[in-house]
Amino acid sequence: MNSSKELLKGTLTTIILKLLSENKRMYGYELAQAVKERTKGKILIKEGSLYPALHKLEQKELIQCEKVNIGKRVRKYYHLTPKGKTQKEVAIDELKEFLNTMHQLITTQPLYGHTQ
Amino acid sequence: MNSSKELLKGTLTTIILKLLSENKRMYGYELAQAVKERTKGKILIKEGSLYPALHKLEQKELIQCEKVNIGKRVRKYYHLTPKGKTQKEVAIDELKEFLNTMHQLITTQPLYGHTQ
DNA sequence: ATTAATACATAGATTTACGATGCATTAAAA
DNA sequence: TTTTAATGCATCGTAAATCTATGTATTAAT
Repeated sequence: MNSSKELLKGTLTTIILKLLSENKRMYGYELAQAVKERTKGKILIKEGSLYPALHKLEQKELIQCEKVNIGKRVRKYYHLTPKGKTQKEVAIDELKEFLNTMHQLITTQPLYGHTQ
Repeated sequence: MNSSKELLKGTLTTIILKLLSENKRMYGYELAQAVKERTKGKILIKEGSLYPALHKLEQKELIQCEKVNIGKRVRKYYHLTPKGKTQKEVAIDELKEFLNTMHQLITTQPLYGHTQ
């Protein structure tokens, strides 16, 4: 029942789109670090999740990448496509609504409810 | 990218535990209806998810059931065990923290960030 | 010289919820 | 009264998402 793992499902691509909308170009490792820092280590995106997710977003043409040589390494910088920018708005709106709904569900008492 | 489906992952058992902590005994169909009403139809728990989830919680001894005859039907009322009450607190705390973290992540701009 | 961090990638396992389907009772509508 | 909808339980197979483990290679730090 290690929730933080399960809770993350469905949010990863939205997080990626959001970060790319802010920074306009980022590479995989950078994305993972950004999430780690901004959530104070509460959300850790693993490589096994991140790279497949990026490839899937690329296939869907929501993001594009450009390879940049850094010394002998090749870094893959990703940026949002126009389609990706639109999808980012949709995804963020959905996520916000979900967070609100879930928040109400777990905080609100029903009118006829009795907390024993 | 039908999010509401994926976003729900990891939250179902927590929702069940929460509702049972409020109402002290509920049956499956009642749980589904309660979620539907309290979320204004935004979250719909399907039977294919609900009953397996209930059975899993029962196996883990977080909930118990008592069968009650309603006419010729047998209704299965579930209630939290002491273990379930403890777990409910843990799960709710985790979910709240997750919601907060996620909210910050998708609303906050990083200090050095540039929204194009 | 060795370790840690950076940077990419994939295969297989696990988990979760859903769709489809089935059975049976009961209330409402036609 | 017949039919439809709602109530109430259940399971099987599927799809989707993430993780673990593993692999390769470069670079910085110790």
